[in-house]
Amino acid sequence: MTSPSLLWFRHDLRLSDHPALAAALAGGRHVLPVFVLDDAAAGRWRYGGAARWWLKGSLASLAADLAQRGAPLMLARGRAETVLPAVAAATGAAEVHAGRLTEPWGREQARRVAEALRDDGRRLQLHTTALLREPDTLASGSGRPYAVYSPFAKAMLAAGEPEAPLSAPERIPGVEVPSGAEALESLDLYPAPGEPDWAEEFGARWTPGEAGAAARLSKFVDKAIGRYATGRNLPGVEGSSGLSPHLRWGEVSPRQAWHAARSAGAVADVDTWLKEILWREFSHHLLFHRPEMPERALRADYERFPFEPDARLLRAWQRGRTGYPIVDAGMRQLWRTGWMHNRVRMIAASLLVKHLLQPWQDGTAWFWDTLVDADLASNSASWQWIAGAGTDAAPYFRVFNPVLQGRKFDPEGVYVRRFVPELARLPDAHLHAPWEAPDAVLRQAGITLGRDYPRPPVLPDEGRARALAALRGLRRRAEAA
DNA sequence: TTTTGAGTTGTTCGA
DNA sequence: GTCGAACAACTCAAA
Repeated sequence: MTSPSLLWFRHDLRLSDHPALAAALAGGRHVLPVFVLDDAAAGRWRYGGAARWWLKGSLASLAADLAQRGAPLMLARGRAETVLPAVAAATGAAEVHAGRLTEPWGREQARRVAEALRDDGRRLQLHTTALLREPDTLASGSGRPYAVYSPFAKAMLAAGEPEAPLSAPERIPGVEVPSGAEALESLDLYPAPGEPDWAEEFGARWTPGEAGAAARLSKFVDKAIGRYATGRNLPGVEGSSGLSPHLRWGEVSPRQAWHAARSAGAVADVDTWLKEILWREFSHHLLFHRPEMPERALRADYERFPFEPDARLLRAWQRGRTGYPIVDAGMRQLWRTGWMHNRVRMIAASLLVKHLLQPWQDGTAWFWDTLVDADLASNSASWQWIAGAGTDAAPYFRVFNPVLQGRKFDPEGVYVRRFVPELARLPDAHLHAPWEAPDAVLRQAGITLGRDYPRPPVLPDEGRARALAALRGLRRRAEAA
């Protein structure tokens, strides 16, 4: 019998459209699928709390799907460059197939695994499983990586439609799991011992795993994609695809999402959504070429932004107690459900950085720990964008006004009332700026500011002026230097 | 080669 | 009320 191969699952927890799985099975080989939880490799960017909740569900789903096709899923914990060569030796596998990551730690991890396998005369073969296209295969006319989204997206579109997705193999002949495997329950995922059950509402909202991803994708394509361009901006309406955590863990590939959207027909709004897929690609492109992106501003001058770190302000923002209803609703949605509407992410992030003058890295870290879709590339690129620190940053004068944004995108207060129930009885006209409501209106709504709901620490105009002055200051000093 | 125009997500101000 | 201009500097591609 020919030797079996290993399939090392990384950020591609699915069986359909999986080029590494297809390669592992080629020639009728038996396959041992393995997942390795390697927190030491990820270091600072080990999967956060909410992500670990998701990962546990996704691995359970993957194991069940594999079992149905004839293969086990081996779970292991430790350094991948130790675990994988040992498993390969125990099973006699000559080849290990896996998907590529753009995370700096993931690239280093793959390098070590390849080296360790090579020492034993075995081979790691990497495949494209998480992106439409590898970042090192695309360059601008100048030969440099794209630094601006629009030309990037244009180039991606000009390259033609992604190839059709692969279907899932009907049978995956497995091999026996060697010693060293962990049970899912012992993998240090969620809940960690001694932690309160902060994810109690997650299960009602999310279904981790490939089947859940497929169901959500087809529901979105059937129901909401036709009005996505406007619907996606209204947090009180189910206008988002809700696919972000599924894409993050690779339960659906971007290519599958792309083709499903194309099949919907309706033109304009489909393109709007496909551009979101391309934003994800662009973020990974940036992370690949600028590995410092999660920690440091891509614009050198931005490193001197005069932040005023304040633990109490940061805490108030994290807990949804800023005094700005649309922001507080978003932060509470995040805590309760592991997800925040995209429009509200922008408003909340802008407020933290520009009105509250807190370092964008603190916002990144909180999102990293609380989002089920926390993705190093998208999270850090988006925070840099909103902070004005990225290569393709929002213009410095683009400061979101949390009151205007609330009125514009949650005009009837559906979203705010859902997540900030203490404001539920405020009339629409005052819902997004309670501190401006007349005393009689507040009394009528049963609210005493400062007791039932906070006053904002800085008013919108004042915060805006302060942020613009700080951003202008960067430029003056850059010129003077 | 040089020049020109456009560029995810906003707000304010003045006509 | 509505509308257009202004608010940087820079990247990239097309003319």
